[in-house]
Amino acid sequence: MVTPKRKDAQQLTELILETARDLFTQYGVDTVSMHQIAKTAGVGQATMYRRYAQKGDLCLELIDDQFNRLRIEIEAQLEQLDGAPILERLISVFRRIIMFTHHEASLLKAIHVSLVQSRCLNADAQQFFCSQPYLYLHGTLAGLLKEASDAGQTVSFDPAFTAHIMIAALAPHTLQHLSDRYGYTTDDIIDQLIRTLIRPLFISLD
Amino acid sequence: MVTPKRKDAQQLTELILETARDLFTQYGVDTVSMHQIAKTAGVGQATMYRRYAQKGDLCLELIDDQFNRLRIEIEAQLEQLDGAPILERLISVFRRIIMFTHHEASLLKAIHVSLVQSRCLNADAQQFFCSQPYLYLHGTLAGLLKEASDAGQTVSFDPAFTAHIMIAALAPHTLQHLSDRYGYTTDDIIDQLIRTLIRPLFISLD
DNA sequence: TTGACAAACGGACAATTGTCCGCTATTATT
DNA sequence: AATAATAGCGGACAATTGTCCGTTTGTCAA
Repeated sequence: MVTPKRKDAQQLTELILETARDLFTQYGVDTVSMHQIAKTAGVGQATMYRRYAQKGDLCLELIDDQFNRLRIEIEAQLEQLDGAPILERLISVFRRIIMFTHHEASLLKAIHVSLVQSRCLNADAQQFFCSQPYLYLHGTLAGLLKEASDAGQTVSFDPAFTAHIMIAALAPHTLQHLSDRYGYTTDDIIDQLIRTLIRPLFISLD
Repeated sequence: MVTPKRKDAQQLTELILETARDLFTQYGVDTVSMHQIAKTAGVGQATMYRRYAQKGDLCLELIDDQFNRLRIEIEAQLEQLDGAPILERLISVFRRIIMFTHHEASLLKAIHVSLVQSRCLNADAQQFFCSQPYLYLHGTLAGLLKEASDAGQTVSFDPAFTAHIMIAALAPHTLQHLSDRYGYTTDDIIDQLIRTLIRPLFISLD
């Protein structure tokens, strides 16, 4: 059978992504419209929507590189801390995640709003919770929490449930509000979050 | 000076609210459009937008009664528990808030998405965090947390900060995901949240 | 080459959100 | 009562999101 592919398909994808990146940088993620991206890139609406059904999908693609870097860092750190106390490893990973969330706040906000709305017809599954980044972060956190729980060093809790809650607590809107409105620095936020969400789970060994 | 008021202004407001309530009940909050509400109510677009600039504002108004009831319940409960240990009061309030959030999930989701987007020009202030319900919940939680902290019964943390984080952790999307996808009941969710977010803050007095 | 066929482009179109402006209704003033 | 003045109604209009369909592009077979 025939399996035709446009030879410029991949180039169009990159053109769209590059245009979006530029426009986002210049005007801010919120104010740039899908139409504007297509028009600027010189492609049809459908050509873009066929690749990215929503702005959130496009943002996910744009953040993909950063996210892979985060993944690699987390894995390197876990390898380096192999054998260290679970509390220390958990804090290390948590810190990285918060830094990433706070740093990529504008893209993450757009992703969150877009994918949580689920205006698509398959409203049965919340796309946000099925996205690869969410699943990876949840899996990693839940794994560490389970290890701590199994080791008997913590109070009794459900690791998977708690991982969901922790990610919810890191909502980019909230973190941004805390820094914009109250002036908390990233380090303040990291410190307080660890102090509030992580350490108290561990039974003090005094 | 002249201060003319249409005598039917209040009636129109109630007509809009009633129409919205009916349509939301019948078709679901997500699928009903502002245009549809105006058309069904038989009023112009601007007549509705002048009252409620976004769907989130309309939802806020619709939930207002329920929210006032929550407030009264919380205050009654705090009065009744006057003198009880702070941990007990905190858990009691927290439980009420979670029940409310889970029960009103569909309206709260719409409010959250709408007010967090802040497509309005005054994007300087996140409307969601300035809404009366948010401020009340935050104030109440922060007050109780501060009391616990001052009494020296807890680990060291910032009450206001922690109250923000706790509310973020109760994001309706997340709670709904937990019940839809994993089958947690409201009671499961309440139990786990208290176990994860509240109790660990308190130093065990053994 | 040439013809057939499908993947995929692009612009037109529909739906929703949000704004603007001419007109109506109401009330204070005379 | 008649008039003036303005709050506020309502529909038309603009912008954005998302879809559909006629047309183009490239591959395979003869």
